[in-house]
Amino acid sequence: MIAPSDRTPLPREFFDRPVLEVAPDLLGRTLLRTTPDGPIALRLTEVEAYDGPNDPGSHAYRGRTPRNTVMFGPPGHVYVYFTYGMWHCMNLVCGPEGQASGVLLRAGEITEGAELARTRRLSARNDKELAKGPARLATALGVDRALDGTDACAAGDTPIRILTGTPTPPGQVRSGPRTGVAGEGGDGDAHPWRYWVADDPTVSPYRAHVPKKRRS
DNA sequence: CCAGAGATAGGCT
DNA sequence: GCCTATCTCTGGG
Repeated sequence: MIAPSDRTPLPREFFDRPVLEVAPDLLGRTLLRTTPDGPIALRLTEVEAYDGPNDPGSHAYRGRTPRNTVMFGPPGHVYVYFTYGMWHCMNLVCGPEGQASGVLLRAGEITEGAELARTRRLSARNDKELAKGPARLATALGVDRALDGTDACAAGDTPIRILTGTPTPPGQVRSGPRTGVAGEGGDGDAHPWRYWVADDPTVSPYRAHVPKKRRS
């Protein structure tokens, strides 16, 4: 149980930094999701950085659209997108307004409200799978486009906030290439975009991007 | 246990 | 026509 005194959200200045600084600093922090059915707390174990218009993998690469408008807004807000016709994924906007950088929340450990999360993740075979993967994480937390633009730094009983918690010590942070992003075929890109907690069982397995085969 | 195939279907080029 | 993904089924080691 999280003490009421520990429920203060991270300040907006935390997110108003270069995305490659913010991303590893988010590991170990607690995301507190407040729903009408109860709270769910998640300890972040895997994240991925997207560097706005400079980054071909970013939704903001080709400029502002109705879908990605939140990315161009102030830091500390939640960007939620719908993908593959079924799933939602959740990002935190970073850097100054207009820069359109963000951190994709890829995996975490449910530390409170697991019973509620299980009702949303019926296919999970164990609790480590509840939020192992970005769309699983959003599903477990009950996050969809209705929460796009939510201010994670607001005071009061907000639906989403990131608590200071206990950040993962730098010695426990690992980094590597992003998963599943087209155009990063392995060793070419030296940038460490993906960060995770060493040896944590809730981190999603690495999947290199595989172009779809053409039907014969 | 792992890898691959097929399905899902909105947003954007 | 591809994409910041996942589920279920199938076949191999």
